[in-house]
Amino acid sequence: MQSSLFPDPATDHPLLQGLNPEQRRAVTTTRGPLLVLAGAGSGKTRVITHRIAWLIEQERVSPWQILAMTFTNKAAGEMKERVIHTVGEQAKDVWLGTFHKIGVRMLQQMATQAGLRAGFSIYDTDDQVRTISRVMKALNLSDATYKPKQFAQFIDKCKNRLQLPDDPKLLDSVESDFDKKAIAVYAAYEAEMRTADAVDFGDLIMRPTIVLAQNPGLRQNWSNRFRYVLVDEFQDTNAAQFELLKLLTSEHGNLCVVGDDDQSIYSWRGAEVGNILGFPEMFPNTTTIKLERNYRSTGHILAASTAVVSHNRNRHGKVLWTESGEGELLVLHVAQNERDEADWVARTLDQLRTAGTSASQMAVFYRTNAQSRVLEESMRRFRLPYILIGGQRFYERAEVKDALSWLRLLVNPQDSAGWERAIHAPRRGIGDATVELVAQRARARGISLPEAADDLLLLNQAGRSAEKLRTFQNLLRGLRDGIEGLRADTVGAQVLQASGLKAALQADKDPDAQDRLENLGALLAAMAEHADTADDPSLRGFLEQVALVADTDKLGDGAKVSMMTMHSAKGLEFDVAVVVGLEEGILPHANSVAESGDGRSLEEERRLLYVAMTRARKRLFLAHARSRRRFGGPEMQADPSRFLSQIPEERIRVEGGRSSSQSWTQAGSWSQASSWSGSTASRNGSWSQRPQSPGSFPARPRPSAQEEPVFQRGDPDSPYQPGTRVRHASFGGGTILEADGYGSDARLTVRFDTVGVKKLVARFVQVQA
DNA sequence: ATTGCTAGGTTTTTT
DNA sequence: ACCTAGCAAT
Repeated sequence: MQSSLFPDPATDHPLLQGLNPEQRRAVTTTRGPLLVLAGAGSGKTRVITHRIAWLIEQERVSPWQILAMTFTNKAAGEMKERVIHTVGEQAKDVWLGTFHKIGVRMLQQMATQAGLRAGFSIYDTDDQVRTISRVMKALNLSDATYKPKQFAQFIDKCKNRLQLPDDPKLLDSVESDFDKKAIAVYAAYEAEMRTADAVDFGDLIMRPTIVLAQNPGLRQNWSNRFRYVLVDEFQDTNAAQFELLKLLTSEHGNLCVVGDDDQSIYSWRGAEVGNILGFPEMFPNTTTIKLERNYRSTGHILAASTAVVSHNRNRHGKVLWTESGEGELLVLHVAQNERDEADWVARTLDQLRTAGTSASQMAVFYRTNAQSRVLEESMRRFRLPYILIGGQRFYERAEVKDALSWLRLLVNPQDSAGWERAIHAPRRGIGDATVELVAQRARARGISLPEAADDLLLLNQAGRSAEKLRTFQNLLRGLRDGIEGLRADTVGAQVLQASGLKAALQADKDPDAQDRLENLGALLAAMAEHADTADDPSLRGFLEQVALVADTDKLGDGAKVSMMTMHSAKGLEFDVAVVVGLEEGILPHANSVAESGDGRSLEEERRLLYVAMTRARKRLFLAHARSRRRFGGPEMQADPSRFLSQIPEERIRVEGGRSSSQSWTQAGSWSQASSWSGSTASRNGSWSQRPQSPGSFPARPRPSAQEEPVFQRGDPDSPYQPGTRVRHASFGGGTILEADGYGSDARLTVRFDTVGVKKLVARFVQVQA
């Protein structure tokens, strides 16, 4: 929209300076439903922050009437900072946070209606699983037929869809023994959660949504309070979140959602791409704006990633373009094995650093956290500073969780999961027998574990360990009484002292004990920082933050290479990005290839690669290894990812791939003899060609050839070695015991995890890379 | 009740 | 290779 032709006083507004016409429209279209399809690197965050600023400055909306939802704390923090920078301190009143954080705040304000007390606990996945185990025991389901985790997943799924255990639709959908039992577990679990005054992650969305849905007055109040609602990463919302948004905007319809269907990578967590694909149908008078100009990446990077994702059928379809130059070609490195790959990553990044790129502008992305270990070793060997994002989290360490369970018990005396943990931390001569006694009492009376413990003590039925139990309960009560008005970190220090956690670690001869002690020190430091800086400096506020914040927000401090999974990469950008492990079985992950043959999970894997690739501004490196060790087992051959062949050859340079290892040469493997060994694309035009069909690179690879690798090799090279993990369509996963014969006709003896030993022909199983 | 050992599972991704 | 739950030994 040329401003000269359509003079608009608002065009000159400083907030619109430097925005392109589409971005301006997205900022200034404040009324009604708005869908912004924002391609990777199209200035999405800029649009959102300017839009908030626009609402406040131009349209005179009070900051507290604006609600902005994000998925990660990182995104929320960045956004808040930028809005504050633009409109000043008043921006602090904008409700800006993750869905879960907003959910907590809503629940706190509607605690009564939600049947909760003010100090309710937020259970993490671990607490959830433990609670389910306890429930399973009560229902006599704790044989090994189903694992607590399976039920946990089931419950999450229900909550993502707003289905309570008595939901008629849920009851109708029972198809299997598992479903039936899962619903029973779900119902008992919910009852248990109520006694403990606890909610899980799913509840943080589901509960406020249900309260609003069932309470028209409240719904009106909340919807009138937030006149403008914005959502980032909308492609990752689930059904419950969308419903919450509808309720919150029911009075005015001012809902602005921003997202990119090509970056939808959380369907396994209940996200519905349909929310963004079907948004205009859901809100008939939706304005749709596409942001297709990419400001981030070079031409080669953009073209390569676009080519990959365009193989997906289920998408809106955008055409990203850029005015920046083509830049450097992508580089694909073919490594011998994972260690070789990791060394190459470190060497490459080291060279770039020497050439002047700051390590803080470099990132390495992988599919699974397990891949990080080798990379770490190489980074250390090359003395490259790095920071691991995600993975083993500080707040998930045993000693930290122990301390946190005490703290939780102080805020919420009914916290059963916390009690179950604290009673053994440190060991105090109370064993499983006593805990089981308490659990039975709790079950019988429908009360929490700590209540049941008091109950038993009162009745003198606490068994042999009664006195120890009494001491423990009194200790808790004493601590709780003494903390009124104290700083969170002061309370923390008292707890570490009084609980005996500190003393136990000091006395521990284990060489790791010192580290654990230091972790507890770090916990106190975090509490002190929280007490000094947070909006809600209370202990409760601290615990809430711990529950909702993964400590991945230390990005960019110090000159360190960031290493993370492709999932946590979303929303970030770096000058240099390296994507490793581009192999069948890893990306796409074996589980995504096997399950549900409709290709949806495969498309999600492709989007995952797309997200990773589009993080790069200037240089993009890809790598895969010819063989890889998994589970510490033997090195196993790995095929290059099918996605690699979808990158146009003229945008990428292949390097490495020449064997230095004797064993490889001797094995005479096909990859050795194939085009892979060249440093450039081979004559037939494809550097990812299977040797079985040389010279026939299909522009659109036939799906069958792509999905079903054919192995025609002899024994030494056969993928069907004893010990190899395989998957069968109906028998599930298993391990090869014996293999006889060649290729896909080989006769295998396989021990399946669930159905036992079977003999079958190789073509019916899939090798798990 | 606690410690220490072994077997078996684990590695998809996270708020 | 690593972690854990479950068992035996103390």
